[in-house]
Amino acid sequence: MTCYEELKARGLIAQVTNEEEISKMINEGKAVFYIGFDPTADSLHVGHFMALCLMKRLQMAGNRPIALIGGGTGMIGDPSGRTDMRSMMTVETIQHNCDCFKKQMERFIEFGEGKAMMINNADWLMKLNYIEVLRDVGACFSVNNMLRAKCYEQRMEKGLSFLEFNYMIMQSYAFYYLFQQYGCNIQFGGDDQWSNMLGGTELIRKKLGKDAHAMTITLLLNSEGKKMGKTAKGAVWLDPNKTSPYEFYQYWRNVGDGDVLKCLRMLTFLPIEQIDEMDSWEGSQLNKAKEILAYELTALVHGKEEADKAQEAAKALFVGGGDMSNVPTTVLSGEDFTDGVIGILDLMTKCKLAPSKKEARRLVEQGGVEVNGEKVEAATVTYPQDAFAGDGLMVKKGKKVFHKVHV
RNA sequence: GGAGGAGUUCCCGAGUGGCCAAAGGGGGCAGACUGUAAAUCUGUUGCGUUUCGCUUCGGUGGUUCGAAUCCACCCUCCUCCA
Repeated sequence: MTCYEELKARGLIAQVTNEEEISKMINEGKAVFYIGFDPTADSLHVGHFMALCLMKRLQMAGNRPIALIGGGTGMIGDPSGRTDMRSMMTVETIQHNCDCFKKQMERFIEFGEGKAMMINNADWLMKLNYIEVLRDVGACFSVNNMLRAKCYEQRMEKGLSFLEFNYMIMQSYAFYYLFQQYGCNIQFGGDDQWSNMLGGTELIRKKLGKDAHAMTITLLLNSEGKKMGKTAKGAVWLDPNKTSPYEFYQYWRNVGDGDVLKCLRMLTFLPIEQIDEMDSWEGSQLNKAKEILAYELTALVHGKEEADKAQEAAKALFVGGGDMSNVPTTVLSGEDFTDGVIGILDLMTKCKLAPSKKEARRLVEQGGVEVNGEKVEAATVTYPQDAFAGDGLMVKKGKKVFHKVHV
């Protein structure tokens, strides 16, 4: 199976400008491609991870990746598919985020001489002269066409600032620049980037009379059509300090039945034949597939060791027995006790199992809290300090949230 | 610049002097059922030392015994005109 066929079989490809040429270039290892990452947060998330995987796959097939960090475009903020304007970030924040991105990317992709390149578009975008850009590049864009782009659709109702309107031009310019400087001939990106990416290929055609290509990656949506990698609390981050390996593992362990196979195909490096075999699995057998998914992804993102730990912890908690040492834990100090005891409500807020005592009380009253396997019957229950000695106590909120506490 | 309209709790959205910690929906959380899934049903969803108290309806002042609701000024957003 060729590289392009595999991408297709995994369902990674959403749109392409010219399938024939792109597949030829990729399969022959002749592509110099870039993917842009705007530093909107201090960690990459699952969406970025897909892009990194794609880079890796293509790199393995002999193509040259460029990871473009959007230090310059991040100053503007991409309005594509958004209903509100992004809050403007300070220069310091952007720089900090860029640094964080860089560190995380280095774990996935090999950079260096003859390997992948990492470039920050701030290097040239920040130096641009307004009038020059307007005359040089601005003349190539039709406002009429831009306004028709569907990435602005939602914003045409609520309002689109001139600042954000320029995002497409900056991104297009970046492609134009990379094409000239590095011979970059393909741009990859999320499916929401399609309009911006076409802007780049158009610009290259108009300015240089040459062809460049664009290909978008399918957005990872669940069976309800919502973006995956998001929880009520926010994104699932790749940074272990923002989303612990255990939480990360649990997120994938809990995906819906209808989404497991898709996730395996799109996110893991398991051979596609092996995944196809799992396609026939049904019902509770899918739990096995979810375990594989969770393990594989955790191993890719956090390393094998962390994946083992997360799996071990999950088994210990849900199946029973096993090693409890990797379960999320809070350590209490003497100050947390009054008169040598701590109440269940305080205990739960300390462990962040509940944001307020009120909420903790509700949970107890609704029968949603267990300590060491026994249901907590009243909100007034207290625990003496010495109960937390040694292995400590295991607090369970609801069915799936476990937390170990000791002194 | 001119004329109108809007800002309510996590989100959408009702409420136009006391009956308002504020309808309804979404989302979240918990319970039941299950497979650590989905669907469904039930409860819950500002905070606290909980028959009570405190803080909250864009901001700041004011009127009133009493304000999300009335008045003044300010801020933000939208629509139409220029």
